[in-house]
Amino acid sequence: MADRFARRIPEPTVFRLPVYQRALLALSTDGVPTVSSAELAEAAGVNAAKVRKDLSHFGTYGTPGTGYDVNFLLGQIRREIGLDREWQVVIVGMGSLGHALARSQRFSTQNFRAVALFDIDPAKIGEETAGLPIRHLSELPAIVAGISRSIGVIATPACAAQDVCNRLVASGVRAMLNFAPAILTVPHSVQLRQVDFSVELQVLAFYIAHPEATAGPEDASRSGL
Amino acid sequence: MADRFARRIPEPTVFRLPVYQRALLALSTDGVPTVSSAELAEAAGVNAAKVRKDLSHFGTYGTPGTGYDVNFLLGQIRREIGLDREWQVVIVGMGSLGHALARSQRFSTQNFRAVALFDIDPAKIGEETAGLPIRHLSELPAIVAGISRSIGVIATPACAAQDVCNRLVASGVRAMLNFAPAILTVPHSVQLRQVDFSVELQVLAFYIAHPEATAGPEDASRSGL
DNA sequence: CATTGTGAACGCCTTCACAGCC
DNA sequence: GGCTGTGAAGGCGTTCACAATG
Repeated sequence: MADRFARRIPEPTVFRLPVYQRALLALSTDGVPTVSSAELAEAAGVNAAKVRKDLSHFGTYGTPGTGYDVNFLLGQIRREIGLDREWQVVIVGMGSLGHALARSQRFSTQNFRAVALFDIDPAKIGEETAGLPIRHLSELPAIVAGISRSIGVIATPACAAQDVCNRLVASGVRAMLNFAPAILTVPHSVQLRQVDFSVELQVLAFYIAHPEATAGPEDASRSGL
Repeated sequence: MADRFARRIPEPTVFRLPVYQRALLALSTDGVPTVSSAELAEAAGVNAAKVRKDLSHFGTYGTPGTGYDVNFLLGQIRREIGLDREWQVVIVGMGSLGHALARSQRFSTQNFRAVALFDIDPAKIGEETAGLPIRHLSELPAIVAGISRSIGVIATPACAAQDVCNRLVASGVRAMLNFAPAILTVPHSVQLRQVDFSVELQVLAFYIAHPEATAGPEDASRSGL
């Protein structure tokens, strides 16, 4: 169904969109004109039925017998994700992770741009990273006030995360990515995602410790054996 | 059922184990003797039924009318995850992200220890970070050979990720965490997890761009994958 | 009487399989 | 013939609700 409205997109589908987008970007760069669902599936590490079902949530983009026009589909997906507009990222907590994120080059190609960096350590204020000055956290409201599509990134220690989160919410930030190992509480109207290095390591440890539990249907991760 | 064997743990349950573990660690530190499933659920950002069902996969650890003994449950979960033994982490790709990961302090408390750092840039070889020298990637097999429970971390650019991945696999590493924005292929016997900053930002962007699609049942206020 | 452990119902995503179209 | 879009079937995790228990 290609109904522009009334759709509810399954969360797993939303997670795969960026992966399709990246795969299509590579195909487009290589000048490939069309892809079949099977080819795109392989590039994204999923199966073909999933690709077709996922895309069908947004529209009828393919041509039976041919596949999908790479550039057209790429444009559609980028528009769906919202990558046709620029997103402004503010990073709070300029430890080594904050610095690494600020320097990350993945912003530009995807229309994400780091626009402000914050910390509370007086020794860091004024320092410049990636062409941006590090400001004191107290300046956050004033800076964020002038931003339309902002995303907050929390790269502080766990103990400061909820406070920083609250300040971001109070300043009007509606989406946040939290790297601190803490469970945060936000209003329903705010999007929050968690990225946790330690949790990932523990999941890996679990599966090594329990080879028999090794999770089920592998779309990707194949090859030898 | 508390059957020690023959269990297949749902993947979502595995992902929540580290979160329970962290919450219990905090409770234990605070000297709290027991928790109910409802309390633990709140701390972990999930609901009580999920906590009980999750724990029931591993054993009968609770006491009706009382709840769970914090220290006992903590010990059981840490043992299940495999945190009762030390895991040795090797990091490949010492850009700013690699450095940040190497300096991360979350290792120690969770029995993960960075033991070797690699890169291919001659200018970086020999440099020291977090008390460890940066070695050339060619030394990887020799170093890893002497390690029992190793986890590989890939923090290279996307174009190098699959090559590094192959080298890690060839060296006997059975679990890897990939930060590069690339879909990797590994043998079934190898655990692979993906952490992707860009994908997370895009998911956030999607949900802001589609408030009506804002995903479903929030336990507390979500954390993510 | 508060709280656990769990079978059963439910809902949702995945996978199948095929009609329809190029 | 090749491939998409999709209803239907299947699989699996979540939630419910309650008997069992200290």
